[in-house]
Amino acid sequence: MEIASKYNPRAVEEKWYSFWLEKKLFHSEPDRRKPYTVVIPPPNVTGVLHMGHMLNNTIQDVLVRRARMMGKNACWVPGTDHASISTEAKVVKMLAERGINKRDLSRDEYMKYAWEWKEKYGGIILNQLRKLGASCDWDRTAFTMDDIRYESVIRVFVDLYNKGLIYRGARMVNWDPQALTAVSDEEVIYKESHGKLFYLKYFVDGEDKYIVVATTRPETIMGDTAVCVHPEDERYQWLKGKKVIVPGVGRVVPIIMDEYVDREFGTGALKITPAHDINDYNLGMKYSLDSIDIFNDNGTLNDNGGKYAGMDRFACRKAIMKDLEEAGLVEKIEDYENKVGHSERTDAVIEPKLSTQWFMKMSDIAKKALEVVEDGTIKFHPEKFKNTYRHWLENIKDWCISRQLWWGHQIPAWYLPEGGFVVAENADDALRLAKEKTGNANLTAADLRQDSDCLDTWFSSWLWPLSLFNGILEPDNDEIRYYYPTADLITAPDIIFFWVARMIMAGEEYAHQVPFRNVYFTGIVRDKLGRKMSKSLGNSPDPIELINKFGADGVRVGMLLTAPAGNDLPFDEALCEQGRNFSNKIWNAMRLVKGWSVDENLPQSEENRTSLLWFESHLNKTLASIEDDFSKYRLSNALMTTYKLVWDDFCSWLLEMIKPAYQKPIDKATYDTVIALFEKLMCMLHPFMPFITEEIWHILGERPDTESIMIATMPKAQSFDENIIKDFETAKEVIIGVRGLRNSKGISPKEVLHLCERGNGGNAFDGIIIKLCNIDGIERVADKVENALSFMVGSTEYYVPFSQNIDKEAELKKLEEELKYTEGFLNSVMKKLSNERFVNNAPEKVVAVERQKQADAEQKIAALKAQIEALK
RNA sequence: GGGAGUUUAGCUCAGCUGGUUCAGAGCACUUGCCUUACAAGCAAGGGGUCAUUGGUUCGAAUCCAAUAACUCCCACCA
Repeated sequence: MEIASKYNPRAVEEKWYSFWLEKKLFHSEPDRRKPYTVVIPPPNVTGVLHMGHMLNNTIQDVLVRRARMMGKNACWVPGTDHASISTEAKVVKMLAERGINKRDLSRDEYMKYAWEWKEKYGGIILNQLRKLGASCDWDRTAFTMDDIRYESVIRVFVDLYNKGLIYRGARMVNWDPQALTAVSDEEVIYKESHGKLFYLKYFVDGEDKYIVVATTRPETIMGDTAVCVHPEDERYQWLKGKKVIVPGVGRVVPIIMDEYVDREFGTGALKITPAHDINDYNLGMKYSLDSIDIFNDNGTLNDNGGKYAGMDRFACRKAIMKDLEEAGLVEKIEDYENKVGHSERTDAVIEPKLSTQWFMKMSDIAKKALEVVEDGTIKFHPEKFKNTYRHWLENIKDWCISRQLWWGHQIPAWYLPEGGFVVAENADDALRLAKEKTGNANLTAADLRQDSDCLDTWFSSWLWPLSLFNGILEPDNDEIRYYYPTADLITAPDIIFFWVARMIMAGEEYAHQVPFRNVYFTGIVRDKLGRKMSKSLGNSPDPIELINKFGADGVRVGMLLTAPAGNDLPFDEALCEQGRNFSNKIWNAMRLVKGWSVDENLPQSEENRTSLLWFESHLNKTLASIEDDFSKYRLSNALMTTYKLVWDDFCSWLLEMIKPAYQKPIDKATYDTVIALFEKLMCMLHPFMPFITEEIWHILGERPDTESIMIATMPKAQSFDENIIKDFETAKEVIIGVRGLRNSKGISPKEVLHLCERGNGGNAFDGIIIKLCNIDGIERVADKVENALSFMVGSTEYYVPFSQNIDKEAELKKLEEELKYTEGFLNSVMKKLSNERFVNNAPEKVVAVERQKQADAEQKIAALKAQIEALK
């Protein structure tokens, strides 16, 4: 049967993925084996796969598949996140397109649409992961808003409230005027932006003098209730106790003096708008200033905005400045660079806003979370993220957990008719508590009004490792006991605070144990120009197209080859191409081996036996190094090492060494061993390239469809013979030497040559040298050989007699250059050795090495001189 | 403003506790090959003052200090 010379991934991938599903090979149940648990960082339910997911999930799959082959009970739990804000934004937009306004819908009606949307788009991303080969236990697929997860969130909220860790209060929060909700500090992204600094004149009440105040936000003057200067600022002492008139507004406000003001900035005078700036708010509290809120929730001016009411904040800025300039109240306008907070999800400019929200106290719980990372119970890879983590936890502020959205877990607080509220897991409990609290036994459910807000998305994802195994509702169930704590968490560093830190807190609080042992931080996938891949830039390739083009295995290899932990990954399609080429290489190695005919009666040659012994030793040595790489989470290293083992050592060397002559059979012992080695390599490669390895493993072993490489045993490093590896290294150099001569002299590979080695060495690989160099034999000679091309390996001379004209000049030049270099080298060694301080201070071993270098160099120089003599 | 990190070949990166892993790998590049597994390939090559400057040391890519450039995180400077 003819096998195509090009590997075709598509059919193979589809075939094996459904095979794995059918055989339930991804599924895990607790048993006697050791567990290896990984929980997926749940992607947004309405999201589509991007390159970051590709990298992240490839890494997880590599670790999970490897653990499974190492005999562990691997369980990789998939799921999606309801992503409160971004999903709500998408649903609202979808409704708007259908001419429906969210405000016209009841909560129930709205949620119906939202769930429909979720059902329609929710599966996409998980299906895309299947194309990548992800070996998730799909039976366990969870959603942060499914029943168990929803109830877990509510249970935790009530519990934390009862413990006094959750409270409700009026604070200055980050308001997203587009999503119409508060967001946490972590959800505010500060971006450098060029704006203007406006210098405005505030006239002193009743006088003709004025003070100039610099501001970036002139539209907020409607809310000004004071102007503040530094108490020791000599320029403004005359203002003490006076009042000024807010330009264009006419309101008379006091001058206050506080050391908060930076005298160097602007004019040293600061306008105070307590309702719209956190610092101003603090000063407002300190000096009992009025707080005038001038904005509506959507960022337009409210009735306090006077003639600007209804105008958007940025339009208002322009309008006000125009009016002020016309009124002569603007001194100057400067360009100014500053950082402006944007909403992580909607990118809207964040408006500081005073509002009543739910908060979680963080200081105590943070301490425990810091401890377990500091003492190494949880390890970060790379370790540098410990610093970031520590810094955040040491300066942590309370977490604003309420969101003015519907898509999420509704806050389980019920307000009482006469004020106050109760917190309970359900409406019945709430009613009972309400009756107790008010002493009013006649209350009915209709008297209570549940808080309409929902919780921050991260308030559900922080429970993920616990809630996946139902560890919140049933803290001592079999699954949580078996699978928790999970082994490795693979995630991007940008959610270290949002997610990683908080999961650690939840673990401590609800399981009294860490949620995972290791955190592997991936890098950020960037384009060739170093830009972060993003939808708006349009610089992110479509992962599914990449898979179609290069095969899932090829793309996986491409992602991993250059992705050391914590380092950004400059993505280049060429890497996937390299991965695809590698697939093809493996495919063709299989074609070669399967093309051999086996002769049961043919005895195994000494050359074949030695070749296989060499490769087995080399394989074991390499395995040890790969195991070391994995223990340090150096996946790209492990992959590159395996890649070279397969391509260079197995294909380019071993297969060439044992390859029978054209149309000649191979002996059975060699054939069987090669197949076994090939299979071992496929096992080693399987975690990286699951599809092609399964395909080849089946072809090589002619296995029934009941078996799978997925559950084959991962080869383990065994002892190896260092000598045979060394001998082969020498043989390799001889082979490369001869090939080099052919290459530089233009001698065809088909022309049979003769090789002389000066000395009476003899190497176990002589037969291999003869085969791979196309020479008629190796002759040991005592003396230099005339009329020959020459090269050296170490200090041994080799000659290839060559009848045609030898370019003596060129040969001489080459030899003399080498002689010169070696003499220089010897010189430097001698210099070291003649340095008494070196000989006295350096360890004996190091000195011995130098002496050996000296001896070798001297021998080589002698040999080179002899060769030069021979030529002359 | 505070903190962390990076700087080694054209590109992306290894290089651990200073000395035979010491100047490496992959890709790219050059040359020659359509050799009966593979041109998505084979063979052979070229290529680096280890950012700069000092210091420690018998010895520094490696340790220390300063400088420069870049990256990231955190922080309420209008």
